[in-house]
Amino acid sequence: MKIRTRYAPSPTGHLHIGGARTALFSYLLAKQQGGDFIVRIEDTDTERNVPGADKKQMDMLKWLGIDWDESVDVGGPYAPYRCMERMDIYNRYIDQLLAEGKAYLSYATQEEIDKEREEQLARGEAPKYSGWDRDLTPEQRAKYEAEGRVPSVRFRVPEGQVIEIDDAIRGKVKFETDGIGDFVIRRPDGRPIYNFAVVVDDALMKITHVIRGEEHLSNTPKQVLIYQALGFETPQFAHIPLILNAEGKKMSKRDESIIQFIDQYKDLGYLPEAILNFLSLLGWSPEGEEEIFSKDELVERFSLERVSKAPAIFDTGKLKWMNGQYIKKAPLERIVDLALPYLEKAGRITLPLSDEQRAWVTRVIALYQEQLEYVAQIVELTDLFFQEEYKVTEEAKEVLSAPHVPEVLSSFLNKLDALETLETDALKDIFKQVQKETGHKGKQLFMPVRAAVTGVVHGPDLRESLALIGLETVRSRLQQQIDKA
RNA sequence: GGCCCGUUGGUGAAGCGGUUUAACACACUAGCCUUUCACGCUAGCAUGCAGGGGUUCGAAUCCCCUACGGGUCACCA
Repeated sequence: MKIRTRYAPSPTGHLHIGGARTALFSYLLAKQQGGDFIVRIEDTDTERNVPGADKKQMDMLKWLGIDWDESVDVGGPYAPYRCMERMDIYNRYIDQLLAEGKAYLSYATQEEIDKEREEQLARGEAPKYSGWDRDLTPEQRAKYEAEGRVPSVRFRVPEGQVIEIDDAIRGKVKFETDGIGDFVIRRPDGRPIYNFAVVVDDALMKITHVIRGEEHLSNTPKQVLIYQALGFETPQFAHIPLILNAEGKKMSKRDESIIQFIDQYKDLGYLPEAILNFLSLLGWSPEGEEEIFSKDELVERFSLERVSKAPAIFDTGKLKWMNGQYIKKAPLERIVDLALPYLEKAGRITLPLSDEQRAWVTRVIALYQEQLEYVAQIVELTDLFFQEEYKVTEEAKEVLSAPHVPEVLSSFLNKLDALETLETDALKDIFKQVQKETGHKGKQLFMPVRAAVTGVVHGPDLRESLALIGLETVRSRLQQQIDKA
């Protein structure tokens, strides 16, 4: 049988790292087995829906390299793929449950439900819907209707049963139905509740593997009950561990210790391959010793068997490191394309660039490619190449205060007289000449020039830096430091 | 509170009863490379697998209890 997996986000916000990872695992499993991956939009909570959020989330999925075989945009044999467009389908099955007595009209008001719940809690009992209106007489119903109450539909949970779930990751997990109260499957206004809609959708869409976060494990017995009531075959469940922050706590939406949304990573200049790779390691571990994998390699290696039961901790430092690995390996031109917008936004450059300008910027960026963790860092890193006024740090001043410095600087400046432009190769000879002339070499030779021209004692390759700063500026800064001495 | 799930170093995480002297990676420390920074390379970094019992010739690996952490009990998904 062909494997079919799905990712079913609710369009209430941005694509979260947890959602992206669930989508990724589902995608990997399907692709590995030559199956289909479906994206379905779970939009029954209309109050929380954010217009356009589904499109944005799907765009981010695509950006990560996760594409789908069926969904709202490309259609498919089981369309529609948006819950709110499937109302007729849900109602058909709800009518069936109602007719069979497996569900009932519940007239309880929100106030009554809340009150019951509070009382149970106060008594130290487990909150559970009592089912007091399970078996109303036609007269009682008529009375409530006359009061203007509009009923919801509740699922009649059978008593004394044990539901056993055979989870691909957690093994056999048992739940007693006595711990589950009759739960709402359709709101008074007709919209279905998640637990009902997923079951109908997954069953009808022939989903074979339901992969989702562990927070859904406790929901599963309810869903299994619905599968059984409707005569559907249950899929293989796989509950993947939660993603926790560095303190081992669940991430709240407001948790600022971690960047939680995929588009934020995109905005900072993270590479999608790196994010995908990092996400794959959240709760899953490969068999060998490497951990840098392309999407194709992940498709090949992924397995549910190697998904951990323990929660995964989101290690920001490791993500940065991994992204840096991908930046180092990426073609320079790609990094340049990514970096340009940050430089423009910072007012460093104006787009579009002339060929000459682009060539220069490319060389500047090249200097930092190997140390970038994410592309937005390029602005701070390249600071010294865009400053008209330059500051000389204390460390640099100390270097410049050495007695041999004026001699080295003057000698170096003299060698520049004959030049029209400053080229990296030519500088090699110039340094040699200065060395010969002054007798200073190594650190004694390079540091004064670096400190004088850049104002700092650390930085990328000196010759290339000088060439990029340009003859004019180099001359004036050398002169400036010689005059001070 | 009931029901479920989890617990290996500074961090992520391998490990599925016997060459485990507990992989590998991140971080950190030291050294090498280098004018410097970064990159890269080399080395170091858990006498112990939450604690306590048990099973076994043998346990991080199986069982039980305790502690701690988490999930869930919605007309949210």
